[in-house]
Amino acid sequence: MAGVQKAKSEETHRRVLKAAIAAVEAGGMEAVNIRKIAADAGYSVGSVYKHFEDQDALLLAVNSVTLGRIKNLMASTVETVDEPLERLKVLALAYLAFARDNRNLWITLFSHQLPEGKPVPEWHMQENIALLGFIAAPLRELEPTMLEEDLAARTRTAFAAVHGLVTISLEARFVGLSGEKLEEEMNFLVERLAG
Amino acid sequence: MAGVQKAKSEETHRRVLKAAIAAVEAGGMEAVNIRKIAADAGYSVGSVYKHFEDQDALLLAVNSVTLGRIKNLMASTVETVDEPLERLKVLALAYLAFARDNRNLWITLFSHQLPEGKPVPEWHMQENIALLGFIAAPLRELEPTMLEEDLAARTRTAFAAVHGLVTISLEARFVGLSGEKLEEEMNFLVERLAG
DNA sequence: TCAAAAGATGAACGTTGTTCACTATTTGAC
DNA sequence: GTCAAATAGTGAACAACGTTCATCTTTTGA
Repeated sequence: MAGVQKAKSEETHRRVLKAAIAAVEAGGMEAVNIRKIAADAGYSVGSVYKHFEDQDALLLAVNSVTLGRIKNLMASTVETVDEPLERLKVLALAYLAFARDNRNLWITLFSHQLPEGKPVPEWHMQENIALLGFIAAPLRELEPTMLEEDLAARTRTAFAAVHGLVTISLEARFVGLSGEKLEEEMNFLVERLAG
Repeated sequence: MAGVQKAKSEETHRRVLKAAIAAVEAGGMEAVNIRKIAADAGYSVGSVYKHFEDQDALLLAVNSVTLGRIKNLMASTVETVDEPLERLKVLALAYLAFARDNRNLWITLFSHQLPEGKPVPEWHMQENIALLGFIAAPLRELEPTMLEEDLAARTRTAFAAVHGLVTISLEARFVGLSGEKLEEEMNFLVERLAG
């Protein structure tokens, strides 16, 4: 496959994915309607299926882009701070800010469930796990003697705790903490866990 | 409405809800198929709609039962321990145990999203918020002088952090901590937050 | 006794995700 | 340049779903 076909294929893929991301941003996971996506991208339904196996695969691609954005945000955040504990704090606040500014993308990332029997693809698990590196590094600086195994567990715990605070604050079922108070609690959480 | 009609109405409601709970337990949120639920309960589709406004209302009812079970579990857990910090630990472990033992119910409870424009009903928010009382009490014992407002925030933070650890450990996208190590991390988390 | 009210039914409708037979375009060997 | 194979793109058709509603059956209470 060369030249024109490759370009066409890539553009279709790109435009379909772009339409799907826009749909999620506008109306959440439920807004990913294949007919609408196809129309928005300027193709027929059949073409969507030439590039994505099914709706789940399309949502997985959306989530992969979302994870990439989070990764970029974290990467540019860590550069700004030297001190490890402070770095963990700004990382947590950046994660929170992303969730608030990209509510639907964030919710879709974590609440889209693959049907039973379809395991999460290895490459997507790696994308998730990659985020943990940002947290593991400052934790290691703070605890140079900790066993690698314990550090891995502690890293997941720290991420999970921050993730939980973000989750609950976005949930409509709880009256969440808002604004400044939430950021105070985030700092408290990080300080207690890593300080 | 009296006698036979009331009994019939209540039994239908009960059997439909029971079938829905069984469906969620067996196959998660996606398994709540109205035709299947109706057949399992021994009624027609129309009867389901006489007792639940729509699928979301039915899932809300399932989640309400799930929350009740969690509340009962927590209520019987707090009775077993006097010391406040220890009580927080067993509460966290009980919450974790419930999620592990009732994976599909737990995931449905937290990942079922109402469509835009349909707010979570007040009574369901209260059911959620009621759980926080179990956490607020021991926290208050540990910090008798804390302002009520700060205690409320701290309570949400503690719940959120534990909730996050449970969430991540159940997620297929992360390689979660398993078994004993997870419980160690849970104890660490509670101790750091409340100790 | 009987008309009104409430319970129960299931065919029918609109909207989905998905498939596939089909046409149009591109490719590379000759 | 020719042309058959490969690839891109189409949209009607299907099955499964949530939901509605005209209809029938049972219960109620005056």
